[in-house]
Amino acid sequence: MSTERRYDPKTVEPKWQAIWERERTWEVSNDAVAGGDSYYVAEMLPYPSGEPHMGHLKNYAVGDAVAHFQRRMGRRVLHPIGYDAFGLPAENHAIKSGEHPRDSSASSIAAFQREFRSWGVSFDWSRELATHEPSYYRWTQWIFLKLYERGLAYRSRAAVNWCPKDQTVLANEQVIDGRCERCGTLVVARQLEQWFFRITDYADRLLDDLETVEWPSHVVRMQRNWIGRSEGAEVTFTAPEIGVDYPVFTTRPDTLFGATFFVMAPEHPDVLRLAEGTEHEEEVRGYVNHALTESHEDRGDVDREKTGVPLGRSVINPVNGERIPMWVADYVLMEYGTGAIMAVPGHDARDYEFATKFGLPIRRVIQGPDDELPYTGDGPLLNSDPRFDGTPNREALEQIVDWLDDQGRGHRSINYRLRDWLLSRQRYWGCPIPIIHCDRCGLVPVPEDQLPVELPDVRDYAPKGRSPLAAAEDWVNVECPRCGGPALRETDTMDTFVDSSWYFLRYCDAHNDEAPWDPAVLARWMPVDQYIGGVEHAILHLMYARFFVKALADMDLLDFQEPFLRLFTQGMITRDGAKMSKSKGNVISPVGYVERYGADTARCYILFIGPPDQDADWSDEGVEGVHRFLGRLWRLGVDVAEQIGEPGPALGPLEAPQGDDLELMRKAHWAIDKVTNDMAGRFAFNTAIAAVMELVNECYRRRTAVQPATLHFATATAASLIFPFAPHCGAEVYEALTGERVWEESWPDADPAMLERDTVELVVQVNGKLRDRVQAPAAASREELEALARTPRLETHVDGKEVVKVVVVPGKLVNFVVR
RNA sequence: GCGCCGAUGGCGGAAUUGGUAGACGCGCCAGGUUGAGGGCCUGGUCCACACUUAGUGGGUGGAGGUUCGAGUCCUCUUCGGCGCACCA
Repeated sequence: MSTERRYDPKTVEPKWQAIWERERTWEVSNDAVAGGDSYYVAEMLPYPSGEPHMGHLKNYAVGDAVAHFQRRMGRRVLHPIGYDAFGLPAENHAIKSGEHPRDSSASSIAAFQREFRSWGVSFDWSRELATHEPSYYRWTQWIFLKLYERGLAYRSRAAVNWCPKDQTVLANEQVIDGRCERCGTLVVARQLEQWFFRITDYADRLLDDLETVEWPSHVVRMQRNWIGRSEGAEVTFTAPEIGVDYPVFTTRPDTLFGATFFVMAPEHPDVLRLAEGTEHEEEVRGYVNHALTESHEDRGDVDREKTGVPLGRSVINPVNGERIPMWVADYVLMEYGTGAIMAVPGHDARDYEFATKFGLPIRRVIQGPDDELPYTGDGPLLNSDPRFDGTPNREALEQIVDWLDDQGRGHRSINYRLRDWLLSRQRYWGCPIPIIHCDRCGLVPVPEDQLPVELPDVRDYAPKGRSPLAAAEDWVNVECPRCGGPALRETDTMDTFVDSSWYFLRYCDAHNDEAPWDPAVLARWMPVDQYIGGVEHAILHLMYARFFVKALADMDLLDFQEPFLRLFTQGMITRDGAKMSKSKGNVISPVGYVERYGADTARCYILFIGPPDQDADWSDEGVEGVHRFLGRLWRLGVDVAEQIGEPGPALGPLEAPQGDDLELMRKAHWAIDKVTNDMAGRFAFNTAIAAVMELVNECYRRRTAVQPATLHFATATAASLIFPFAPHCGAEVYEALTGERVWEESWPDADPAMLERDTVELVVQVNGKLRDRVQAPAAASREELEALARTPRLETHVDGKEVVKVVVVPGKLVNFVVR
């Protein structure tokens, strides 16, 4: 074959990319959409570091297929792109290399832009944004101030991860097994003034509204677990001689009569005071001090043995007046509930372990199926109070709480695992918090007209135990906007999750200088119809974005409650069965494959490799196979174009097709139907691409037997169907055959008449085993089918045995049950 | 420990509602084209037995069960992956 007959993506792909760029094909306006038929598809904002990896390729291959499909289904599609540029990796890179994070981010973003263009992704580039640009973070700060005004942003002392060597606060994700990710030093807890968002106020709504979104069930479950709503009661234990009441939270008030001791967290502010003057004072002090130096990871280890010391005091159990000893132990967490618990060793595994170790009494108060303790199941009460003994525990629970409530000793209560969002970072490369500290006025918000508070240029941004911004004295020292007196800027910056909690809103109205968005424009696009990203963001990013949307809706800045209607979480691309990593030396990047085979091959392959929500292993041989397929389609296109002469509408044969023509027409309509269903109903891109392969194979097999018009239609259909996955090749072949631009064509409709056959293959079974196949009229009645199924071969299998039952499944099979 | 997901040829995977297991691709085998190789085109390829044709038996991690019929539903179990992990 001559050279011009070789599929050459290096000429095909730039050609179409240039057209799309020149004509701004994928840009959409914010004008009112007729019929409201708009569609918003977004991939999760990429963090620009180095150059894009295989995960990005997969992300955009999926998103672009959806975007193209929806466009051709007649929707106006918003498909934007941006960069999550602030953040720790860029800053750490800067510390190591000496390159300013602004510069390294810029070169990374340039690399991403270059790659995305070479992939031919149909982004609306006019809405491109990056979270580190003042024109963007101006509004991040504006939203922060709105949250502050509403009391949803507040300052409070909190324990943070502190690396004593690097003299810096670390984000949770920088703490690996209790050690600093950079220097390996054990991280300690340190109490610092921090900024928080009051996300816990939204716990119930974040939980309840999960029912309104179409998300993968495991992501919904992870969010539920993260919020961790527990229903129970708060019960007050009294310590009359010290004159203090201690409420505890319990989900099992039915076991109150089994409480034999009381435990406080080492961080509980009263612990040292309680032990003071008792024989245990020294021991308690030692225990508490030791607990405070221990890493969170060590303390959280369930496998380690329980420790604790007595406080030398006691409290009174409100249900029976019993005096029970107080202890301090690190298995009780200060952050959850009230930082103190009632211990019921008979019915709680942790309390049981503790009681066994320290010889504390264990009392059974719920009847179980056997004598084993601890017993955490249900059953009637015993050893409690005559009023409750014998009552099933679930019922008794309600009665006990009612009784406590009447007595003023307790009430129903709900606790959440979810904590408020700690958003401040003592770091340089982030969005400045727009607050001024004035000795006279306290915390003063930066006035709106002074936004953005721009991140100053700082030469030394290495962390030193306070934010690097503190060193920029000209920047830090300001006049108080309220009193005009000397004041200081807040020097902490925001967690990058803040930046990425609202970018999907900004895309809608990316160039608005008056406001973060026009609510009318937002209403046109939001919520996002299809959001696509990695499952690693299943909790934090998605939870934070949902919180932002709810809070903004409460301020009437939005009129919807959930940002992402449908969520798709893609699986990882592995290499040799393992996650790609530099240390394993198995990293492959998209660049080389795009260079060698073209973007269409790389994109198609990554979708063809398997179901996109599952992990998939990259194989070079597999890439070759997909490349071969696109080459086959391309060559077929060239040949057919030559055969038909002038490009024109691919109408298929004028008269009712027969024989090979009919079969190929049927295959084409079958493929249309298959690809449409695979795209619309589920994200089964792998089987959709397989269907187009089948169509192309059928074209080759029948090419010499069919009329040119039939082959023209079938080939053009294949090009049209492959377009969402291989846009350049699809556009090229389609144009060669029809002279038209495939993206301007509406998605093809399968002709129902072509999907049905007048005869079907009828399967003949005996006792469920396949014995014969016969052709049968599709419209045949059950009786006719049964008669047709009585073939000579069937008779040899029945062979005089008694037919006790005949199961007829019209259009499918006849099963003879014999004995 | 608790929760979830998964296990199908030599390999990646298909089988959307219980109804012909193995689509499509890789790999392999054969034929054609070619000076040769590559490329391309066509056919074959779950396993075993049998083999001109035809066929017979087995088969979806394992063991049971429900059903006329199970990769699919139920119970138990093994292995792998993920999430949470002292949350009272």
